[in-house]
Amino acid sequence: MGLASRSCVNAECGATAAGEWGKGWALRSGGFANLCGNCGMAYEKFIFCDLFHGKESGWRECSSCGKRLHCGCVASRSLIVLLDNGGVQCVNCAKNSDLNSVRFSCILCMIHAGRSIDCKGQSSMLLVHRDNLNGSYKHIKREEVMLSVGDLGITSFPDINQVGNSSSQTWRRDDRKYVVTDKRSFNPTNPGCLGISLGTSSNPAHMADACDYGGNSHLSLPMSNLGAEGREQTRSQSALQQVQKGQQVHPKPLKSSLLFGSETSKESISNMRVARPPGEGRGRNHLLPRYWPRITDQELKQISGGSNSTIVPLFEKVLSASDAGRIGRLVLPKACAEAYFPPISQPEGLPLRIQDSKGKDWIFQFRFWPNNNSRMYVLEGVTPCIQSMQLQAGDTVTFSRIDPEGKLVMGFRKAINSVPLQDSQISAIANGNESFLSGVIESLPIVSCYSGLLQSLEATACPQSSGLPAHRILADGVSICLVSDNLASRLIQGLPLQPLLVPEKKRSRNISSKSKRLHIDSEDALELKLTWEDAQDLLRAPPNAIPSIVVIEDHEFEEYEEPPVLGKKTIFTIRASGGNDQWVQCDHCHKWRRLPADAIVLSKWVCTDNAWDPKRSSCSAPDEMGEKEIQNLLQLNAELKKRKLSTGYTQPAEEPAGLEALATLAVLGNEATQAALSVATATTKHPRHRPGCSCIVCIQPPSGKGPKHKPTCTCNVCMTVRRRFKTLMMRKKKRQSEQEAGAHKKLLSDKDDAELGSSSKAGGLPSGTDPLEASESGYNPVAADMGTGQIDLNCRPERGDGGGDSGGGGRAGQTHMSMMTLLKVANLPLEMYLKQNGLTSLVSEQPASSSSHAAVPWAVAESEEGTAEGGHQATTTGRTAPWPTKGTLPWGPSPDPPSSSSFILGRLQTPLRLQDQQPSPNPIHRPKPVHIDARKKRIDRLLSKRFALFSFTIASPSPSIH
DNA sequence: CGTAGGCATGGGT
DNA sequence: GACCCATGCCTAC
Repeated sequence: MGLASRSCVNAECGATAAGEWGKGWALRSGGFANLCGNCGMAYEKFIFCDLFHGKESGWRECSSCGKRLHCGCVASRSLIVLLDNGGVQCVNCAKNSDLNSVRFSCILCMIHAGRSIDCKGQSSMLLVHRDNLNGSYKHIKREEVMLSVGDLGITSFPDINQVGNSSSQTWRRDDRKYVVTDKRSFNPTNPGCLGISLGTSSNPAHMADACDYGGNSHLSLPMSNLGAEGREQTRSQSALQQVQKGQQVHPKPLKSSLLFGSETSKESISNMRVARPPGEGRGRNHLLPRYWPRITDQELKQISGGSNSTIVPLFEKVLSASDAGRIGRLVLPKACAEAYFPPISQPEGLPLRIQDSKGKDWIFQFRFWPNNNSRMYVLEGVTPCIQSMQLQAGDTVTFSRIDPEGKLVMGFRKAINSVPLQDSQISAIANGNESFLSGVIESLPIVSCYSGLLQSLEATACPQSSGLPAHRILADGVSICLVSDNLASRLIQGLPLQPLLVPEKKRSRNISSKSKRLHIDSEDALELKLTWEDAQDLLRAPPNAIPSIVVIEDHEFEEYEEPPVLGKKTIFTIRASGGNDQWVQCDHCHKWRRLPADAIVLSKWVCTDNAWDPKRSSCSAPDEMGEKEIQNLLQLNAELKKRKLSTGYTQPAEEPAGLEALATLAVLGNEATQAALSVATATTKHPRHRPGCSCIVCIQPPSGKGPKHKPTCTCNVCMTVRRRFKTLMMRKKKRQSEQEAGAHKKLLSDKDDAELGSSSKAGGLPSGTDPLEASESGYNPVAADMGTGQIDLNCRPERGDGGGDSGGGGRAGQTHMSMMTLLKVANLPLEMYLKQNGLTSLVSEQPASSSSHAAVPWAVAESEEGTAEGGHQATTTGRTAPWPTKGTLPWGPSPDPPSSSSFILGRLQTPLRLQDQQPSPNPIHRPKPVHIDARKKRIDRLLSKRFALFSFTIASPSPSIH
């Protein structure tokens, strides 16, 4: 504690010292007086009441000379010297006085070492304090108590002259019983007990600790039970910040009657959640306020179980994900561990018996890990206890001590609103249930991690009421992935969606910033799959969003400035003619309306939003489908979904397509059966042709049987191809300019990539190189294919197919592909493509556990279409859902080939604002250099840990073509 | 391959 | 810049 410099009161000495313990002034053992470091003369009594400086109450006057003296705080030069005989000496007149003749204003100033103050004859003016340590009673003057509690901002202390009972420890007012006691005699079982702690311990060490507490005068009063909350609540924000910064604060004796005053006199204190300055302990002065126990008297009572033991709240901690996780390690705040738990010198630590609130004893291993020349303390083996208390991340555990036994007890406090969400609630989110969403929104904290999704949800659920720009979601670099993950994890884990009770910053610190790292392990992930998939079905690219493309580890990501929006569940069907439709239900009339397959449907959709069909842009318009058809559709759709889920996301490729076709049939009736069947059959054989998908490949008739397109054709396919081509060229130009700027950098980068992949990269093409870009460096898949009469519409840089013809032969000048060529290739059936490229199976060379099994050409094509359309569509099977397919993971930057568009909802290691990912280009020939095994392993681990969450099989057909 | 233990890392304060 | 601590990550089992 930094004390003001002062001089020894011994005139002969006159030494001036800095006033720090051990630096001129010593704490006299056995007492509370300071000793001059020079002459050893006892100086003042201690004193931390400088908070009362300058206030009337901070002065006392000598009964002899009448001079008003300072209360005796250290900063003061005017002191009363407490004499050994119990008297005091005025440093002004040097006259000795009887202790009681001095009007003390500060309770602390009158604490006399090891001595009880005789109160006889003055009982009406005194409150009784019983020192539990020695059983003595100390009568404390009312105004002194007032001053003490004045530290809490309390000035309206009840008039004990009217209601007090000096012969007792307690007194009453307004039918409430008050007890003046220190924390050692605090008895939580005493109803209405206020537990006023006056810091009147006769334990020098105790008081020394108190003196030393943080150097904060306001904290130096060890009024552990009457708390900081009162102070914090009545203190200005700036003062609070000062407190948090450990700066000295001179609290104003606020008029608050928070605890005692009339306004709240009817209100029991026992339920107040107060942050109690920590109890005594080694180094407790360093405890951060966040660890201060905010235990209520009620909880203390619960812990004490009705016994007469004294409960000393020690500290508390909000459980992190890892604390509450299955590892069973509860990280203890270092300062807390060192202050309140037994000292340990070996990392192995020692077993610690801790009682839970139910009275059950647990034995944890209290140990530490060396960490950066420091220690990290943990309690091991807490899982059973945590589970028994049904605690989750975000809940709080409190540690207290039962005195005098010194037994440790562990209480807990569930986070507010910590009611695990039911499946239905989670589904409600996934389904965009407005009322539920708004509930969620209300309960969501406005913190960075949630705000984005919050706004997104809000904007989607209640677009008309959303006043917040959704793009703020990314304002601080927190990605969609993060946001989604956070919400998802909390939903899944049943974590509380913190209400707006705590200041944002605090919540952010305690929950959100940490929850960024909330971990979902595999089991949770499984659970999440079922629900989050639903949610993913609903995500749509923001309308008119123009993504920028980033390539990471050969995977392309489209980075959107805007977050995805939640869409509405729709059902896709195929018309007999081969066209695709999308069916959406009006929120008002509940009629199903047919929309174009590529229409983006927001979560709230009504008939009047039907811009595509004016005839049915009103709820009064009749249904297009008959009731029976609708029911069939819904039933089959549900069945499809059910089967899909039950197959664990790895269902055979045929299933969804087949079922969907069935659904289509059901809708379209017998008339269309034949045609639809053919589609379904074809789809089964050709995974790239998927009903509902409007990608460049899937929108065509399968097997290349469709009509040939003229150069001037404006059909969907041709238009898409044109857009695609245009996009390619634009990107190429952009890239060229970028390349010229950073040729050197890229050289290094390519070198690195080449090192990673060169060993088996047939064409020696740097990973992720754009085909067009590659053409300039000697590789042009288009040209290569043209050489054999085909073009790879899904041309990917790393194709490096078995023919090895994609090697570095100069093919400059062939970078431009004609529209007709594109169309031609687009019409090529996949089998032909494979055959012509010497491939017989897409899976034959691909490990079953490959992290890129979905990276089949059709998927690429689909993604590219997504880009071209600038949006996404979701089917009820999620097969064209805009997010990564299983097993793709961004990893390290690399050049930038053409794009795809799909949102990533997984967690990224780095907060990249990447929401788009493309399947790895042609995984068949993807090199597997030995020296990147570790990297791959890491990727796989990440995949299993993270993307498992979202790794449902988007592209339902597994790449199996036989 | 999964899990647990122990240390390392890095964001936050 | 130092420290804390949540969690990553490696290794052994």
